[in-house]
Amino acid sequence: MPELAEVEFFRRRWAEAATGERVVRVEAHDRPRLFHGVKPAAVARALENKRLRSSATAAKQMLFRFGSDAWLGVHLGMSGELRVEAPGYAPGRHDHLVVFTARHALVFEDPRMFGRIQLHVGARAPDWWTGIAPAVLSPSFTVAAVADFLRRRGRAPIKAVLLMQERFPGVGNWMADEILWRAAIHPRRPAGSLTPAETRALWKECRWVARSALRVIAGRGGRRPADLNTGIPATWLFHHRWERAGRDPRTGTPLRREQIGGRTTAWSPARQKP
DNA sequence: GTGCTTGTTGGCCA
DNA sequence: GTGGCCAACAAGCA
Repeated sequence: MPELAEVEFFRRRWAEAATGERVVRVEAHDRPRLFHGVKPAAVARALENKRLRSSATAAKQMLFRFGSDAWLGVHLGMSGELRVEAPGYAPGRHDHLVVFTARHALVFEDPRMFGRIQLHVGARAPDWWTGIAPAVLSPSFTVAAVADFLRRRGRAPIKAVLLMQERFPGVGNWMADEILWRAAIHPRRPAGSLTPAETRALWKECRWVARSALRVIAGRGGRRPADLNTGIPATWLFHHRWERAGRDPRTGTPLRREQIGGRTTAWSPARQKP
């Protein structure tokens, strides 16, 4: 589920509830798939008795700093969520990591287990974190950098290229479709075939969608995830792309859906020509 | 039962 | 070495 703005939404839930609070206990399922290179018991040992000091989001990753030296990396995969429960909470089947403070239970839930938990102990943030590509909203995300990347990935469909985290960190399936629809670019166009004007439009819409999604999704406080996307206006492709017989909210014409770049892709043939 | 699903990775091939 | 494609991972839902 989670892309850039949803990830930020989930980070804020934990952060707003428990920043400054001390960890009293950690419960973790033994799921090697989720806990990359670390035993759940080691995570517990590293976090216990430390305060949640700060946190940050980059691409689809989150990093929570406990005390001065324990860093918890969280990736939500397809079906992961972060929740906040009461301190007496009894973890359910899919609650693979629960961090208890005196006042809260911070829950990592992931039914499909495509997510990832990482632990790093040290004075500085881990390499995998500092190596994440510069954000779409950062100054180094320039038209020139995008153009260069499209040239190198010239033969791949632009839809597949937008999903590459090394250049478009945080962009996932729905954001990619939204960006292409706004830029009026057909998802199957080879990345190298975009004109300079189209490349600029793509760059601009990447930034617009990222900024707007952060505003309407992440800026919603600790509401239920079911309400997560209700802040997105009906004028976005977002609300129509999975509808049976969905229609382009601008033209009223039918949308199409096909597998492109291995992912189901929705686009508006009236706006996005091959 | 069937056929999907807002993600990532590794293996294969050109 | 580089780039592109695809299956696999697992659970739930219609």
